[in-house]
Amino acid sequence: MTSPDTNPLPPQYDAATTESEWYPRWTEHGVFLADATRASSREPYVIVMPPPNVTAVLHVGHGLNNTVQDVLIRWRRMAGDEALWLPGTDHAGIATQNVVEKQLSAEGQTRFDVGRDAFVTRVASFVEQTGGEILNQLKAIGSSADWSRTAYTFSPELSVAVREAFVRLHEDGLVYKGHRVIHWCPRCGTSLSDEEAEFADTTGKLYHLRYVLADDPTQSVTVATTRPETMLGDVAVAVHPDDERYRAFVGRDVILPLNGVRIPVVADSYTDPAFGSGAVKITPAHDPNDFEVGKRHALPMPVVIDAEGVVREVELASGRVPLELVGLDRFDARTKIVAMLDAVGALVKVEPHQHSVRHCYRCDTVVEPRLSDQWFVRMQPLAEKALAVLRSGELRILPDRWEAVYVNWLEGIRDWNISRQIWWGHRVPVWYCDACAQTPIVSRSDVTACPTCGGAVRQDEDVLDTWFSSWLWPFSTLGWPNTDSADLKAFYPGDVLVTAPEILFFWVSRMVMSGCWFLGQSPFHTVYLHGTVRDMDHRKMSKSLGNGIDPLDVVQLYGADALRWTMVAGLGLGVDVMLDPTDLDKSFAPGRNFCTKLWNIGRFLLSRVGADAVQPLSTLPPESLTAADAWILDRLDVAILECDAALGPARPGNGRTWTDAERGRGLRLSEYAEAARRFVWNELADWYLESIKPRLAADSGADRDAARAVLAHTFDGALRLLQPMIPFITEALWQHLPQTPERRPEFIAPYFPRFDHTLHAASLQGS
RNA sequence: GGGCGAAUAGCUCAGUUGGUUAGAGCGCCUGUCUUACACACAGGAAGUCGGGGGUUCGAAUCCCUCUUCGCCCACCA
Repeated sequence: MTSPDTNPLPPQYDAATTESEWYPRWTEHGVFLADATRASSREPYVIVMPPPNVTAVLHVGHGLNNTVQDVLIRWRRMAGDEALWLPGTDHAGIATQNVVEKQLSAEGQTRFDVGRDAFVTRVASFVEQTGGEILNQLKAIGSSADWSRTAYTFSPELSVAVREAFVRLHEDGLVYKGHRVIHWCPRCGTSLSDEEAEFADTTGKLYHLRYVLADDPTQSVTVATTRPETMLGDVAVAVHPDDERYRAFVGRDVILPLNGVRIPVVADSYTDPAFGSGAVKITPAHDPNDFEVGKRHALPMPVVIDAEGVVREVELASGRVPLELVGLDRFDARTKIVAMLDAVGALVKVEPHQHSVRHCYRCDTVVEPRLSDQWFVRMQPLAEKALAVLRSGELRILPDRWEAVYVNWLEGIRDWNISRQIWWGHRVPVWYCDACAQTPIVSRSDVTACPTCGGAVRQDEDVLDTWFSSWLWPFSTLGWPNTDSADLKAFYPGDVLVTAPEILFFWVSRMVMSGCWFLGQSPFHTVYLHGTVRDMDHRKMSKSLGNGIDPLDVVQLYGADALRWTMVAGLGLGVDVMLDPTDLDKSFAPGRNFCTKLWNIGRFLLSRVGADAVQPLSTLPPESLTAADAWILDRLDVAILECDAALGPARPGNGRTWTDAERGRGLRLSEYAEAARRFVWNELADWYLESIKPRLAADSGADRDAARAVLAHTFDGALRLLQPMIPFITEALWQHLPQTPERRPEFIAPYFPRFDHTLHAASLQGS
């Protein structure tokens, strides 16, 4: 118990001082800590923070995402739940490796010059120095995460979970090594999953090439391609089996221009007779569809473009690449090949062509389809479980239109390529024995000798997709695979996942799948997908466009609460937030103005109420309340109900699955803000405060005491209502509220009991 | 090629199951520095609810269609 702060409030709200004063006090007193032992007597409410990349710097998107989470967590903490907000960072395999590779490049080196072990050491020390800085920045906007639990996807603990997941999926028959055409980034030097190879609409060219028949040079077939350089690796021309035009060609050979290789014409229903000439060149090593055709017809699969995207005879390609093309970058080779084809009369025509080209999501390089060996997870069994929990109502997604997107993706799920040919990440836990050529050893612990022959073993060179660790986040952070972990028992499954739609497939769907597979329950009952922060031209804010807003600038100018309020007030469900990076004054006026107004309300109200103790409402003689008093107390009740309704229900009413009636409700943050604003500004300040000025002006008396009691009670309620959105200013004001006999906890949060509407109803009835 | 979303005041958006004069913030106009607040107060202007058709006693709200934006997915040779 503490005494109220009786110092007069300064005329201006000093955000910087308030924030630097209160945040450390909250953390010193463990206000943000969650305790598994308390979760038996209180409802747990759990949010796991989407772990930012270790190399990330706070941008306004993080600000929005984490403000939403903080509002929800503080709301539930205020309501008496055992609220856990679990923070951490992601080692971000490719992204982080790229950053360090750039540093090396500035020193004139590549990672290969440095060597694997030294490179990994260097990345690790880089991460140690700069990684996680973003978590400190999150504190500056008031994030009330349980920092004592800060996790990291590449920590020893989480690495255990990663291995466990890999080995268990292998035991379940879901992890396998596949030889097929995958997406390859020649710049990053690694394979990518389907999700990591992003489509970009492009105006390219469609090149029509003429291949002459080997047994009759007067006849030819024309094939169309957007990537003429791959013709060096062609092994067939495919036509549709029912296509009359080519019936006579099937089974005969054509001759590839430039390298003179003879390839057959095959019939395959993959070919669409209506596209182009109805004949398609088949390059099995450099196109996923052609790969399937090649398998069906048992065709060779020569590789003519190497891992760096350079044209040369890589594998089974002897005699296929003319000398003058060897060593050319794939795009230079394209230009030269087109010219060479034209020179020999093999180029029929070139047309502009609209299509989508896949790009690396980390460096935007055009992805090269490439034949290689990779580890895959067979996803369909996992997807079925993830679909089931959505259909049963164990899981919901808001806004609900995303549920269709989720379902569509899971129903058409494809196997997940989880191996990456980079160095920064969890090494694939598979060992090989060259001596006895045993089947690969998949192991939870490091293998040092072959269990069969005792000979030397070598570990798989690849590392795992960074998402293979983040998809375990909701339980790897709670102690899994130790199922006896008190945290796991108390806090799994969690409640809400807050993120942007961009990573619905990358992360959200996969977390649901892993949670269902490994623990039998969806890791959360609600996915809340918020909008994107955009500028006035509706462009996504980004560093490269230079249209970003640094949340820390906003904190410095107007305070964390003004930043938070502006974002929450503007956050309709699933709606993008528009802010003008060139006019911060205007963009953040709603938050700044509201904080100033609240401060002035508090200053005036507290000066009139004075420092003397006030009577609790319940002990006031009912007849001492005026109609205005009853009205504002009723309005407070309504405001609390409205705010609660805007945010809740916090969890399914039956504790397990959403009913149809509940399913779309809650998480309307802008409605929460608006209801609270209307009450505080329009009802409490504009109306009630004005109306009772004469009563407060009296020196003493029962009427003044009643007004003081109502005012203190109402403002107390208002501050508690607002605290989740604007924690600093509400705490600073709350500390000045005069004493009542029954309450004086250290902080406005979290020791208050649940909002109790019946209290107000009772006091009104008594009046 | 498939799917989804949006179109309401100058701007950004609310309008939950169709029901009295369509709301908020910012901006704008007119006053007011009234000892809590000019980041404020009092008052005000402002919308053929994208176009067309339909259902209905009644539609921003339901149905059809068109237009314009935006997003997602796809083995777009």
